[in-house]
Amino acid sequence: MKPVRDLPIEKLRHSLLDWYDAEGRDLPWRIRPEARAAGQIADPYAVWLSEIMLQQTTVPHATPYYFKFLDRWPSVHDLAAADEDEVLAAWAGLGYYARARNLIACARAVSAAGGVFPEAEKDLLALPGIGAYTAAAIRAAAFDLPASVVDGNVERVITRLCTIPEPVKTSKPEIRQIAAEIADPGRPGDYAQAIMDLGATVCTPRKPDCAGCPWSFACAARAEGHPEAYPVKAPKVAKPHKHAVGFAVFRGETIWLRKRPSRGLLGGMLEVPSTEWRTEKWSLTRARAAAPLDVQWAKRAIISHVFTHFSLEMAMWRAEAPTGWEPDEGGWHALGDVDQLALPSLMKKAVLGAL
DNA sequence: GAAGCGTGGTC
DNA sequence: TGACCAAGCTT
Repeated sequence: MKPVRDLPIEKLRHSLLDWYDAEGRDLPWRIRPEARAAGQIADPYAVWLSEIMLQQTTVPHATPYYFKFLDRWPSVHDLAAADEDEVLAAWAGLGYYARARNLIACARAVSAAGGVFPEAEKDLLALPGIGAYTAAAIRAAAFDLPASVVDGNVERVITRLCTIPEPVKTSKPEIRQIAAEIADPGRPGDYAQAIMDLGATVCTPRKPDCAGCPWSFACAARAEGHPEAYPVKAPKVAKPHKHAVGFAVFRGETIWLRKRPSRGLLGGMLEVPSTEWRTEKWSLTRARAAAPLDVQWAKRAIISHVFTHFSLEMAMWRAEAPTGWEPDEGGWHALGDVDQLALPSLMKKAVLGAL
């Protein structure tokens, strides 16, 4: 790791906080500086909930889920007592479903310990679903305790400020060191939100607003004239394209769905039965042989879906269940309930596409 | 420590 | 329109 750069720490802190006091966003889970200064205290449960939902997720996507969860489970005890399938159903559509499983596990651990979220970083890190970023964010936003948050926004801001020439994967320790050095121990909560807001609204991936940036005076990438060159991108690997045939079996106004294994892709969520997901296409003959029922299938929509590490094309076939036939696993679900079920987006598209 | 893990919006 | 992107964690 290179030696710490000669940065105008105090000036950076002050200009960022001045900017945040005037320009910072007002988000549902956030306490604005004037409210914090007036003694308003954050609800650690609400802060934690928002941070888990916001992991790799945009504010507009997460916000309705945040309100839905707070309304339905107002306290950590309520969430801890909830049925796991109901929580997964409420999470459906938000993605990264391990977060929901960890959310329940974390709520139960905190509830069992009296319902009080820990303040110490090591205690926060010991909870399921809480890593380095989230532990720091909870310390800062919920408890106003010293912490250095390093998320994608902060990584972008720091790599530009210091023109760090390697991909983030390589330079992460250096980024953390610089971020921690600048972090303001006087107003930790406001500072953490300020630096993330800076990345989200000013130091954006494309077309950053350097003219409106409180750190432009010190920014090396700005001086170079090409702030968008940072962070340096790692070469990306092509994602495979997979094929499957999905089997929608209806009985009147119900459809056969089953639960996926509790770990792994879409873990614990509902699915329509399907062939293996593989890179080779499926012939009609092979797909028919792999079907859960030997009936006359009708072809319906072809569903395209993109996951993090592969894309999938699922041809939907449908059939009416023969009288007396029952699935060996899973069960019948009313079509009118599709929005209340633990259906990931792919499977919701599959069900609707098979109609 | 590299790989696995979703989704929807944007340009 | 396909590539890129968004407040990461776990194994």
